[in-house]
Amino acid sequence: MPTSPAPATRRSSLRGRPAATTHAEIEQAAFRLFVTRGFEATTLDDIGEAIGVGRRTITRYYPSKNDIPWGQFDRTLDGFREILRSMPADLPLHEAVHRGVLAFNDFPTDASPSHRDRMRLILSTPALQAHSVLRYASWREVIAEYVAERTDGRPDDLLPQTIGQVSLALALTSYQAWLADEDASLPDLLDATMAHLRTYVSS
Amino acid sequence: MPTSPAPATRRSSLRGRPAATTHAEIEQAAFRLFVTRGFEATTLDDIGEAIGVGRRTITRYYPSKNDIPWGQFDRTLDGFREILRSMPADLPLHEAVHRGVLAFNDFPTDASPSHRDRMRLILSTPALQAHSVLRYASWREVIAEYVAERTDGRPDDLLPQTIGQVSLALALTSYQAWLADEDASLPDLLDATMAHLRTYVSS
DNA sequence: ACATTAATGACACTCAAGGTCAAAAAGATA
DNA sequence: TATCTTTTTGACCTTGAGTGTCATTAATGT
Repeated sequence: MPTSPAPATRRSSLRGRPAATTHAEIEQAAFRLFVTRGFEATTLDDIGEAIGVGRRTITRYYPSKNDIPWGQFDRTLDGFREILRSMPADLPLHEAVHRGVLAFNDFPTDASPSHRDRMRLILSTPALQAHSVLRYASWREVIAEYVAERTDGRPDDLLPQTIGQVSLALALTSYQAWLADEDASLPDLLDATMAHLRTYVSS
Repeated sequence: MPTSPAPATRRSSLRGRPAATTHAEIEQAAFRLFVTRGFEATTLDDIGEAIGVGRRTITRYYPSKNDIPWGQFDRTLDGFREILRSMPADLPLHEAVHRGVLAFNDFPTDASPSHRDRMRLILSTPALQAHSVLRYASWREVIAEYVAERTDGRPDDLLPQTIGQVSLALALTSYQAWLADEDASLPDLLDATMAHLRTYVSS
């Protein structure tokens, strides 16, 4: 479930007053405060003050406080689509999806904030856990679209929807375990949850 | 994912000022407003006015506006635990869990508001979709506990967590399809998603 | 210089959530 | 009957998120 670091915000035109901040600046300042004071205890005013910008400016860059920790998640979904599209068509469906999820979660380790820190914050803060379902829906939809294409169906058919939901279930379980164990490998955990599932349904 | 209608609130003592309302009264008045005006457009003041009670009283009965549509969900989880415990031990694990989920979702149809209306509201309102993850976590935990017991493990081991998440995934997919099709049978859909999963992982 | 453009900052408003405390309304007791 | 005790309510207040409005600022273009 990687998220891109927010890119330097490009001006829509060269005219006009220059932007006072960027998505990335807000995200990083906010993240520092979230980690030190806690998410709930950090107000939008705090974040604004940290980067010398008004609260109203923050809310123009991000639709809600809950959206800040996810950064520019939506952009990475296009990459996910690409990955799935490039899977060999002769691969069994579950194998293709599984490899797609693995590839999607194989990302550079130099992000800021680190992927692990980001996911720890998201998965351990109730308000963010809740808000994240809305992001997960788009992620599931990418899988559902791929499954629909491979099975000559529509994305909202029962099979694609099931696979989307189940794939998310496996990913979330793996992430949870990854965060709980400092030495764990995320790819190994994704393999493990999939293996557990296979023995479970065919025992 | 049935929820109990809120029971008539029992006074903790016979002394003291009598309660001006009940959980059930709030829930039903709120539900009417949610369905007619929409969830977001209904304020706590509106609900209070509808039953002749202050806004502050509403927030004493329910911890948040988001919690009202779920009613007394937590109570039904004890029933779920019971159901799973009573499953024959010689049944294959996935069979036992599946039958447990089926039994949990086989409930009387005379609830108010109806189970279908309630789930439609919850699953089609973004704020409620998000808030519901916190409820789902307890539901998953019931399954994880059962799986842990049957496999001589702990509830937070990888297998029980995986099965909990996957079972929720199947249930949610089934509910989504149930709401989309007026004539659909929820038990049939639960069977169908499970069947899809089995063919998926062993193809 | 002056017009144009685009973002910011100040201000106002609504609503959810939650803290505090006096008042209300019942039973219990003398 | 009058008073005490208990419990809930309702009024009031504060904080913070989210959103609309509009003048101001700071750049480019003419």
